[in-house]
Amino acid sequence: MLSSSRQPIERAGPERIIARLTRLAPLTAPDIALLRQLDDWRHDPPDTHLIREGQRTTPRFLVSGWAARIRLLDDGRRQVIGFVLPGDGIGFCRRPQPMATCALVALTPVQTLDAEPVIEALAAMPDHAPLARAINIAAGMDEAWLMDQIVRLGKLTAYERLSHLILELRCRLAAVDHADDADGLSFPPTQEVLGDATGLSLVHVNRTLRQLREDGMIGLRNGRLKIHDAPALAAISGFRQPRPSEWVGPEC
Amino acid sequence: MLSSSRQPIERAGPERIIARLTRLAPLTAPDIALLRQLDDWRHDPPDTHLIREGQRTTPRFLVSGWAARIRLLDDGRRQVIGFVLPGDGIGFCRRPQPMATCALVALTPVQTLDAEPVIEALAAMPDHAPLARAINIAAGMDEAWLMDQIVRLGKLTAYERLSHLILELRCRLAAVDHADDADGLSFPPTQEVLGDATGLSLVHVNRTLRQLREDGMIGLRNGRLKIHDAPALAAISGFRQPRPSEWVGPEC
DNA sequence: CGCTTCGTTGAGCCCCATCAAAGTAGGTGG
DNA sequence: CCACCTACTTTGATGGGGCTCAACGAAGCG
Repeated sequence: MLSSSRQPIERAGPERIIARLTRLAPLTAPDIALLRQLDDWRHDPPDTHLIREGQRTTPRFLVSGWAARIRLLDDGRRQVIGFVLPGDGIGFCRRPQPMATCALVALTPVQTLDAEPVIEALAAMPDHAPLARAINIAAGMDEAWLMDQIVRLGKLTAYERLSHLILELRCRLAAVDHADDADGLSFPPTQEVLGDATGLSLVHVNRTLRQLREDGMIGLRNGRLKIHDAPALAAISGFRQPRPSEWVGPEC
Repeated sequence: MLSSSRQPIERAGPERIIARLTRLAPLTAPDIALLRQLDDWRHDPPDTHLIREGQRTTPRFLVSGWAARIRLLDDGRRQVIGFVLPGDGIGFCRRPQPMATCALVALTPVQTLDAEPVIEALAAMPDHAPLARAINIAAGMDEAWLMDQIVRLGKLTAYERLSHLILELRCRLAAVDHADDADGLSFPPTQEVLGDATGLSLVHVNRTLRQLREDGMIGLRNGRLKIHDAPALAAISGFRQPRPSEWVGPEC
């Protein structure tokens, strides 16, 4: 098992997708109608390989649950390229025969929604300009998160890496209204997954998280994360909100 | 200085761009005519910041020389996100107001060519389908190289990282006819740059390169690299050619 | 109530960072 | 043509951050 499955399956419709995209570029009525018409759902349990490397992809939205883009090495080592969170697109790509450049694994039970009609509509008629714009901005943000991942792995210490990653995830979850309230926020990845994401060993992830806890930065128990001192975490890790202010909602 | 500038400035026209793209998707006569009409050149010396982070970008081709996409940390630390080689696109982006997600620095004298007319032509008329396809494939490859960079930094040892990076660069250079012949190939990055790219210290890059040399894997002197045992390097580092065979030319 | 998965903690060590200094090669000006 | 400077490369010594091995605790589940 890659992840604990103690989170309840969360019910959500395309409204979350709409909420997120409209924050990136205000959608028009036809855009929203188009998104509401989507109805090809899939539900997959944790550890499902949603996409395999080199396989053809088809565009979908992740509506609820967490997934991870991973690359497998010959000897079984595994690198998490990045996390895919509710509201994110999967396999959006303008190439005619899109091949997955990495695998996608469900970390929790996930709900996904076929987005093929959206892509077709965008290709066919240009009167969905705001929607196209929102999707393009989201793609740009994804690329920026990839670069953040490179900086984490290349230049940050263990303590900084985890601080930085936690802030990224909080920021991205806030953009889909998973604010971290009094209860904290749902944080499903296991320490093994965090290790594969940060290039650290499971053991060292554990020690570093304990350190963050003892320093009063975070609280983490039973898959719930509470961020106590975000400014300190940002100062430690150098995390900055994505720069172009147009990319993000106010609460990021 | 980030780089030695001992390489002669190499003269090349759009033919290199055409050669590369036509290998990705056979271009048609109008495609080629369009590329040959490009004539807005720029020549920049080493260490020029071709793009700054957060700045608006305009699409260009890198025709000759090497550049690096970098991210700067507050404390002056620097991470090389990836290398930009002859034939690569710069700032190709379908967003309406593309902002650079990282800076771009020239490692050698570079020649670039404005690609705005290409983007406009693709947007205006769909009869440049092969060209659009080639550019999309190139973009997909760029994303795949980013993931390779993540795997290098996250999961490989110093010895493996340098082996892997060297093979990637050879592969990409081969795609623009910079084969490594008897003389080896031009390899301008300094050990400092290699360190910033691989997440290693300058000193350790030096030691690891010596190791590779002593093991008979490579020869590297005065900015020329000779790869003696590519299969061994591939076995060590797990490097694989980009998987979809359609992505690459035969000599990659 | 045993099994499985995840989290936690300790001991030892190695890879690689850091500090320091010397060697080499190109470029420039007297 | 030599002296000097700068940028890059090379090598040594030392220490620390993080890995590995090992084992135990905790929690969910059938």
